Amino acid sequence: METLLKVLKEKGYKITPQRIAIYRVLNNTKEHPSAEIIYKKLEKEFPTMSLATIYKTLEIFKKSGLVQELNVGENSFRYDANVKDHPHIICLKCNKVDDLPENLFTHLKDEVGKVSDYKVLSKQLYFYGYCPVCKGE
Amino acid sequence: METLLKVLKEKGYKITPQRIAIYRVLNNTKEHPSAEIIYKKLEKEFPTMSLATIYKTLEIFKKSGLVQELNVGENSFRYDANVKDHPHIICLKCNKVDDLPENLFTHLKDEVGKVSDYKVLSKQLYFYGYCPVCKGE
DNA sequence: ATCGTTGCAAACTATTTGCAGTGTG
DNA sequence: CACACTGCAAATAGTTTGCAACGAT
Repeated sequence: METLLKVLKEKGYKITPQRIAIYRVLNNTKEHPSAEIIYKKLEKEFPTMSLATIYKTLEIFKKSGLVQELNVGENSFRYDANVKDHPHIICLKCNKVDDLPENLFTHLKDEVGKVSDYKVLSKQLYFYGYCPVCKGE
Repeated sequence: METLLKVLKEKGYKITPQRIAIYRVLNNTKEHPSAEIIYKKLEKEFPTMSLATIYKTLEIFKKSGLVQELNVGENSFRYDANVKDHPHIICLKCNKVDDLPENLFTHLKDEVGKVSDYKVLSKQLYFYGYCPVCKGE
């Protein structure tokens, strides 16, 4: 949370209650929420806040490296306050998005750099399947 | 292309010139086009075909395992007639989407199955960087 | 006091749906 | 010749934009 304040100040963005609240939601959940879900979580606390504010804030957070944007295959983005390059796993039934440990995959970026002529900067690894709850059903 | 005819017949879908053309576009390109791009490529040949037809057709192709849908991070899907689980690399400047060889990553699905309690069915691996043309600029 | 930020409404984009007419099997 | 498919137009969903009022520094 100190990170948020520091980074916003550094980049010349103002610190507002809405931005703090949005960051808090992202930081206190493992759910990888969409803009809509963040909006719903905050509507009691900020009844007048609009979705546009969420989107504008997430845009700033992205540019500042405070969150990363995930594309799990729905037609909406999800957001993660953990900005480290780590893989995700998505349940095809309940659409839950979980983290996977990073360490198994740290070497991949370099390997890709070796086999392609691209300059590789980042990666997004998504695995799809059934989560422990759904696989039993 | 025989694949297309066979699969459509098997699943009880009708064979129409539009479906053949859409599959042909996907099969003859390495570009991983979006619905919009397929539409543009076919508008001279099929001036009356609508985007809705493209979407409906891609939906059928997806369900039949004839194409896979990619989510490279733009706000639109891209489609690939190569339905094998293979990784992609995306240029952050020109948005080109290239294939990467599959072999480097074949073991990952099993490894994920070992470290998580999910039943892993498929994966999408996206690497981001600059392509050979753009990295020089 | 200034200038970035908010909140509303409207615009926009990708995709989906309803339905009447059409054409494949 | 039935029923799935097409094409159009309208609906929907996620996201973005314009702008006047607001509020942090």
